[in-house]
Amino acid sequence: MSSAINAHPMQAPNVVRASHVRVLHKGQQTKQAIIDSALSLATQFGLEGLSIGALAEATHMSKSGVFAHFGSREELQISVIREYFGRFEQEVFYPAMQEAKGLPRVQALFANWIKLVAVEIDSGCIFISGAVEFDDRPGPVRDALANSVQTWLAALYRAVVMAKQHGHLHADADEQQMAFEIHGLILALHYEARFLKTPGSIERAHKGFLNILTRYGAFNAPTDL
Amino acid sequence: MSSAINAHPMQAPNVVRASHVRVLHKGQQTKQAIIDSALSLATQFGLEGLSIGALAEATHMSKSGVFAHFGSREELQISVIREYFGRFEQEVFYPAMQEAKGLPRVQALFANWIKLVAVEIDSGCIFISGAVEFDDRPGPVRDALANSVQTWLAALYRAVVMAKQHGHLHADADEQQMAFEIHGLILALHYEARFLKTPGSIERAHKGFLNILTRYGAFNAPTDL
DNA sequence: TGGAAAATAGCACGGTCGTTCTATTTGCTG
DNA sequence: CAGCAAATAGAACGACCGTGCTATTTTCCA
Repeated sequence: MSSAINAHPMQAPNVVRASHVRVLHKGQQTKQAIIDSALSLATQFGLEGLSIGALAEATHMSKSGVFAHFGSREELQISVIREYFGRFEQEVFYPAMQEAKGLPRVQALFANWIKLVAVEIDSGCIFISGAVEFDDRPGPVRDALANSVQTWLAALYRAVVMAKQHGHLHADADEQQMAFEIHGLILALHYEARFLKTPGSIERAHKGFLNILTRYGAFNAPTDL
Repeated sequence: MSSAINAHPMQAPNVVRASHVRVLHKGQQTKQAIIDSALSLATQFGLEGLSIGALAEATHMSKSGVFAHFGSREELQISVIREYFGRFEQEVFYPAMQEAKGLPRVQALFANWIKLVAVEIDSGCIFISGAVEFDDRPGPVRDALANSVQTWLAALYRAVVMAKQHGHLHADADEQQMAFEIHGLILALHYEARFLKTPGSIERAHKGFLNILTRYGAFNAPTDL
């Protein structure tokens, strides 16, 4: 029931993933298949663009057959968010946790993040598209989405705090500020590469990250601690 | 037919604005009223969330009465984009053009931009929400939106280039890179303030801008030229 | 292997959507 | 003021939406 890997949970509710493969009955299998398909639809057309009819067609099922697994469209959307969060954990968070605390881990988090967004230039990112779809629409879907994003940003923030604690950053570095600026780079990358199709955006995001590290003292001798 | 103020056109098609007020017949008046209402609906619910039925109700008209002014929903959406672009020009671009070329103008552009986005924390920004709605949806609406944004970003870029030419920035400053990072700050502000409701985001965006200016040498003695 | 339970299909409902067609009303001008 | 044109309304269309209800099929276990 808890987050997938107990060593370093990103600290948010997560769904049971396919462990002990044959324990799942038929229903759970097809439900997972539906969620997979729903996620790929949602990344392309947004969570609001995800319709049960289209999903039924994509999975070669009837509308009601799909619907029965979730009970409501909102629950379907929430399932998609949970699935995306889990994949985000697997591809971005956990691998970076293998790096040493401090600057290496911060760098790994950003590198993995940017790697994921680079792939999503073609497919879309639910954390970004969902934010503008639900920024004015209260409810459980918005809550699930905001919680997921907050959990991830908090994890990034913690890594920055540790980098400063290890003397890898200036002693007066503002960790919230640094996380904010990093977030901006990712958003600019997604915007300019995916929407405007500006070439060279990935390199600019990387360059911007180096600028931020420099600004916060990552490439000077550790000043204290 | 061309952009509102001939002194410094932002270089994109724009709509005739209310000049010679009484030249407009009744139809043009109500059309403008419809567009105004449509813009406020679109900022809140997105360009895709803008429906003719809701718009008719908001303007106390019949659906067909509204529809007749545009001929299609796409044309309505494009009209909204043009209207937003015009307001963006008025509130962000033109006032900053009164500042001296170079760093002062760049600072004014950013200050006005952030001032607008600060207001839009409550209402929403079409340039941002529209980007994720239409990043995968080709067509005239996407084209109009992308053109508007490109025009604005190009104007920002030109201001940065001039700042460097005037020796207000390091001689080796990468103007595209700087514009990219500034764009990121605005996007992070919109995301964190509007969606996550993180307090202090406006201050962080301002602080981030100062960091960028420092990084690109705005606060050193002009090195050359 | 039979029979309960779970999974899926089929169909219909009320609602909203963009759009079209045809009246009716309004505004402008000769 | 008449009359024409522009502006607006009204009703209907086909399509898609989420959801509920009732069969039918499939799966699993005693």
